[in-house]
Amino acid sequence: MTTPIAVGLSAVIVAADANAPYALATRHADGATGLPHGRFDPAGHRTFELGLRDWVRAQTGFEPGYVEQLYTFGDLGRELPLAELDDAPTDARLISVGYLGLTPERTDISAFDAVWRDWHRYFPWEDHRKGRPDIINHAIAPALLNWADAGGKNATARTSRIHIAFGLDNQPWIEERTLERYELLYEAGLAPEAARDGGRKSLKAPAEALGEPMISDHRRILATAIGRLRGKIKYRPVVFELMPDKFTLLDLQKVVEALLGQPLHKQNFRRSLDRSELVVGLGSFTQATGGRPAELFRFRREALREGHVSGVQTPRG
Amino acid sequence: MTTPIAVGLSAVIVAADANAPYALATRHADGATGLPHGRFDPAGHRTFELGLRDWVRAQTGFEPGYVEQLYTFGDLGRELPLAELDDAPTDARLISVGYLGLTPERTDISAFDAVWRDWHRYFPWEDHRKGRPDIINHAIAPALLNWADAGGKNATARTSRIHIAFGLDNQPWIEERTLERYELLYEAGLAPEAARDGGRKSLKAPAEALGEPMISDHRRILATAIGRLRGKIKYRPVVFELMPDKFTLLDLQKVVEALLGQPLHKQNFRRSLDRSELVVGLGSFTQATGGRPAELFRFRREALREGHVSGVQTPRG
DNA sequence: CCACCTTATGCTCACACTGAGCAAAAGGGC
DNA sequence: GCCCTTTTGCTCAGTGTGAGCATAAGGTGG
Repeated sequence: MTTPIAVGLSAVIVAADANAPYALATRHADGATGLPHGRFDPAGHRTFELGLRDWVRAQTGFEPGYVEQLYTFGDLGRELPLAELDDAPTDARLISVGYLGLTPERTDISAFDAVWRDWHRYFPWEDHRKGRPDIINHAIAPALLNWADAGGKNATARTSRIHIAFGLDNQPWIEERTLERYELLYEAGLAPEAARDGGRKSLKAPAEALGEPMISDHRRILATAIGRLRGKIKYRPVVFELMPDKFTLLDLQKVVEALLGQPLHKQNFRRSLDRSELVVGLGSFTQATGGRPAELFRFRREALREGHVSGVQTPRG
Repeated sequence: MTTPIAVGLSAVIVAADANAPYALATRHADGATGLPHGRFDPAGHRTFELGLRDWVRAQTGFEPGYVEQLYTFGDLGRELPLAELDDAPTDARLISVGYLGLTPERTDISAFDAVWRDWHRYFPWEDHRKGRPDIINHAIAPALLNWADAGGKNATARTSRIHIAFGLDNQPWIEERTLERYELLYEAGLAPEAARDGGRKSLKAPAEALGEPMISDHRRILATAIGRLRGKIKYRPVVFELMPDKFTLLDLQKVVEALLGQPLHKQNFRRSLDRSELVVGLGSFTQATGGRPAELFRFRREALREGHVSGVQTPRG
């Protein structure tokens, strides 16, 4: 008999407000967190997406709107603990299909064993809104470069990968490279998951600099989701899936900044929005801002039908 | 006993020259063509990519260089005929993971039952190098709009999807939307595959306008590959994976044009390449061009290490 | 009521890049 | 030497970008 295959569906459900970007996480017995996920049912689910929606609904009680497939992970050895969580035969080969879902509000999930988590808790090095985090230069870079030096004839290649991924040595910080950065940490044995999955020794580095791990390969899927979202936001109007019906331009900017982990120039942000014709002013104002009242805007959903498909402008690229 | 799952790995192997973009296709008994593909072996393959490379090597005799995952298709009902080609149990649920591979030359595959095919044979409406193909306005658009009108309350939505996908009604033609266009044809029952997969009637439209079908869902995977490649070429230097060691700037431009299905402005193309620092002149010249001899260039592979990751410039966006 | 804080919004300006085209250079063929 | 072809250099107007200055319009504490 051949090895059976099991397909796991995992969802990164994202919400965001002016303070932070959030991912929906489920709690597990040992205190670890993971993503909402479940097994794809080959007999009952007509498509992956329908299966995923079923699982998310069951585990968190709401229907995700925007959903897109991220990536399918199939490598051996990074998914082991997940198999134990299910009732399926543990000899099955587990394949993991990751999805990204966006929702405009952090729905009430108190009835479920789930929690909305600022995703920087898992990736503390990704938040550059208040400047480059110190942990990169003080903890992460030294540990990684240490690993690179120990790479023998791979040392040069490793070093240049690290420079490019983390923006060392005059390289720019490119926010989409989230997965590249996480994978480097995993490969270098700095991510706790690497030690857990066996093989590599866990190197020394301050734990708080390396972020909280997740079960199975979920942190990898989360990293993929963040990178994809950061890229997509620039050329498709997907931010609006994360916004309430009415919002001020500063609200919108803060959400974009939270997602990108990068501050933006206010006036230029507005100007590019103006030109994009993606939003319209409603004529009403809110003074909840603490300063001059701000006009409320809404997303012109018709714009999607008109082929206006730009995203938000961000410096350089 | 639950329904078993089988994972099919399919590869779109792309090559290109000044005349056309090519995809590697395999021939089947009834004259139909498909993509190189095989079953993922959960016991023998450590990763999808390694499995895929095995299959491609076995079916075409060469080792693809650049490889990237495209998408995982899991919907019921579009993959049936493939199951019959294999010896696996036909009650299995088939999942299809598509990959894109790039190669600088059309290797000799005469020993295999395979052929390099201009991909426009499958998608004749995608080649706009000599202007917008007549078949769009004469055959495709009328048939699609006909289907839209029959859509009852979906008619408006269908019409606008068609306009946006095929650049009707003053909408721009966006070359990346390859999959969107193919899926519209499939949904409308115009693609022969739709009738084959059952359910939908095959509508009337001149067969030569609709392109040649492929087995299983392979034309869908090919469409995905083309769209992805067309997008990626613009922000990553992937064209060079399709070029020989030495080439003239016109060679490069012709290859880009073949991939995009769109003509480019020569001087501006050169200027942007200049600025990108992705290529260096070799100081030697070729007079195989029929005019003034052209300098030969090579790709500066070091540029990848330096973080120069731009692609080729194309008009607008 | 005023000085002062906060945020919103309008506007300017230098600079870079883009789209488009003109023109000269440098081969081959007759 | 003339004509054809393709390469290569250059110009120029228009547009978008990055950055900053200035003003508007609320609230608050004296």
